[in-house]
Amino acid sequence: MPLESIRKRAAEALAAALEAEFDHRPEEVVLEVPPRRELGDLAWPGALPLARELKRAPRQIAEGVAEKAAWPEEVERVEIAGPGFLNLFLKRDVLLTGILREEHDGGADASGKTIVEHTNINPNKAAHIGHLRNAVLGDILVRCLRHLGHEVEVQDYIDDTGVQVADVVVGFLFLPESELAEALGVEPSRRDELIELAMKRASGEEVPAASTADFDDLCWKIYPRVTARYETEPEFAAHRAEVLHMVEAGHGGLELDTALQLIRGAVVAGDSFSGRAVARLASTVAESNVRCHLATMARLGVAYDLLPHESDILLLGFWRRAFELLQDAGAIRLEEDGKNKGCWVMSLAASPEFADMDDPDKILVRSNGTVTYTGKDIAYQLWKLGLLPDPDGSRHDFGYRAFTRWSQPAPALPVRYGKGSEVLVRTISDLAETMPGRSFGSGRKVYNVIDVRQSYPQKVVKEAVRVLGHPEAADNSVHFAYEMVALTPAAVRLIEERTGSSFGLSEEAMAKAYIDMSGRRGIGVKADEFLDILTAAAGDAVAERADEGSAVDDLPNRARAIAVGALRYLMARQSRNRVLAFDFKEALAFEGDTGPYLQYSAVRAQKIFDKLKVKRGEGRLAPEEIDSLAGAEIGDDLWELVLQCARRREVIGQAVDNLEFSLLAQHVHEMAQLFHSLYHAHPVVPEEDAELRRLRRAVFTLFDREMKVLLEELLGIPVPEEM
RNA sequence: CCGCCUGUAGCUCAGCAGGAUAGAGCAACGGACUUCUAAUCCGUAGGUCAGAGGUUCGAGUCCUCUCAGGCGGACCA
Repeated sequence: MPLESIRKRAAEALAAALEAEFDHRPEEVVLEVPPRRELGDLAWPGALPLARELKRAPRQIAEGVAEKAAWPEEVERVEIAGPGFLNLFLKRDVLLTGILREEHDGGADASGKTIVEHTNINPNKAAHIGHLRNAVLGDILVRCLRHLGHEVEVQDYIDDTGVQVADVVVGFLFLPESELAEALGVEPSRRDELIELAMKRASGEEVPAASTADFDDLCWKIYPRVTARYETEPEFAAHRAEVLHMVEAGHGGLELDTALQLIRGAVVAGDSFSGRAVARLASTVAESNVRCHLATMARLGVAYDLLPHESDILLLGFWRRAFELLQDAGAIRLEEDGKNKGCWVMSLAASPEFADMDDPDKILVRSNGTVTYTGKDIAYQLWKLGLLPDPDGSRHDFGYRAFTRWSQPAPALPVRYGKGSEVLVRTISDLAETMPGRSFGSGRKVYNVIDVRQSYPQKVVKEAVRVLGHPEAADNSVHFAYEMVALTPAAVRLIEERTGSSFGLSEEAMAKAYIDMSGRRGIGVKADEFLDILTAAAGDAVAERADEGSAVDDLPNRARAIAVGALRYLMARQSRNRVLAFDFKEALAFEGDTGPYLQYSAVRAQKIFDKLKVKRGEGRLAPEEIDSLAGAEIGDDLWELVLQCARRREVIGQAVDNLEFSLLAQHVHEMAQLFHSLYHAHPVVPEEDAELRRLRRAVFTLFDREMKVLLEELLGIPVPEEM
């Protein structure tokens, strides 16, 4: 970016002048962009803090530096303002032509692979809007990192061995048949028929087209019924342990059809269920839910490279190896007595972060010998960082197999699994299987996108990496924490109305500002359902604004694009450590500080060039026209937009450093505002003065190009042809 | 009890290496569609940045305390 380069050279000039004039070597010279353009384009406030040290008036320091410095040629003039700000004014035409000339500014970064883990939805029911926050934040991070030139690998961890999956299976096998029938929306029938009917809805090999009648939606209905029954009927809860046990024993390669036959036989004979058949059912439930989740995320253009499965981590002994390493390092110990008797614990007492805790020990292996989630997570994190070697020094690794291929054209944004290869890979427990040309794990930096409530276990994982002798890797393990998505009382009422059910919340609970979502109790907004509502509302808005009577071209695509834009911007705009109180009214707003506002500005820019082509035979500014802009007078308002366009890299860098995409959102919003304002004040097509027209074309060409990058590439917000 | 987060306009939120006059959107009010599509623009009004101290040339931003709310401190994840 020319602006980056000017900044760097100006800072160097400034530092040199400081040394020459005042014999002072500053640690770092920071040039910021002043709040108002009459104060210049870049500013150095550094004279103020230096005043005391150099025993001179700040203005005097600034003046000395201003005169002495060998400013870059792009600097037109410098001014001293206020108490001692040194303000630089740039040659506007030079910066404009500089940016226009620039093609791609990838700037490859060879610092090693970055792994981003996000989404991580339990494969036991449909995704809800809370999961969307995770996926959208993770996806934007991935896009920003890739834009900055990093090699990025995206992992979506599948917890396929958890009790939640078993709970759904308990529902299929033991809920009253009338409840199953109701969930399926059929007349009551025998259990085996109901199960077969349910499994018919399980998705096959491909990513299905997302709808709200998928297998994950069926599970969404069943799961809360099961957990509710656990509480009211203690004997029902016994089924949970029974099924979990069967799932853990594995299905040994049993086919689903065979499993269903076995289940049918058991139902007819009144026998107990075959363990392998039940395990097969569970694995199908998990896998089918994963495909449904992929379909949901694909609607938003979210893609992944690898699906690590918890079952493979267990089967391949990742934990066993991590356990050995922890033992060798003396990081864990077996408790001989006390309340943790029989458990393997990791002491956190040595770490200042945990020093004030009542009990600074974290249990990694329970007294019954099973590993806690945190334990498994330590093993997984070590693998992600390339720090899980086998005794012979080779890397402890997974087997890999293609999981699914992306082929649907429907989503608003392109979906590219596997960094463009369109093949999404999953881990498997057979080490003999590999994916030629692809290797996974061993990241130099790892981001774990997980909600803020997981801060404690995340710190424990990080600490484990540290005590194993990898302090640098621990520092490179970043918990990207974000606050929860909750529902406003109005949203809860609307869901109750739509589903014709009541969550049984007290008046007191409903009087709060927001209500927590609860998967267990089934309080929440399904992602697909919300996307459907949003898309329908966007479609209505498109139709409403269209000329009366005329048919709207390509309405479904436009509606999809606007819905995705609205949602993704909503998620990006709010800072991550604030609870997002989800309100339908606000989420469905398409005017003001919203995604569609940004999309509209990009569409408007496109439209200028469409019209220009028809009316004057001109288009976007061509490369050979750039030179003719030299010496052009660029007014303050146009200049403001040019300068904003030039700041992209600075803003992305800041957003990534702080993991705060509200900065990026605000940047884009400001640009769109500037553009909309210029749109009225600086018409292009009707302008008769050729030179003026060319300048406006130049600025809008820049904006048009910039918005495509900011919206489509970085925020994942599609720019439709028309609104 | 300890730790982390939050408190900014009536409402929802920006303001992230301390900087120049605290910004948007919604809601309210007044204007602009024969236009490059008004999902827009222009304008008016709205603020002791929870409170009190402190550091600093300068504090919404850093430090301390207080108040209010949220989340953690599980052999749950």
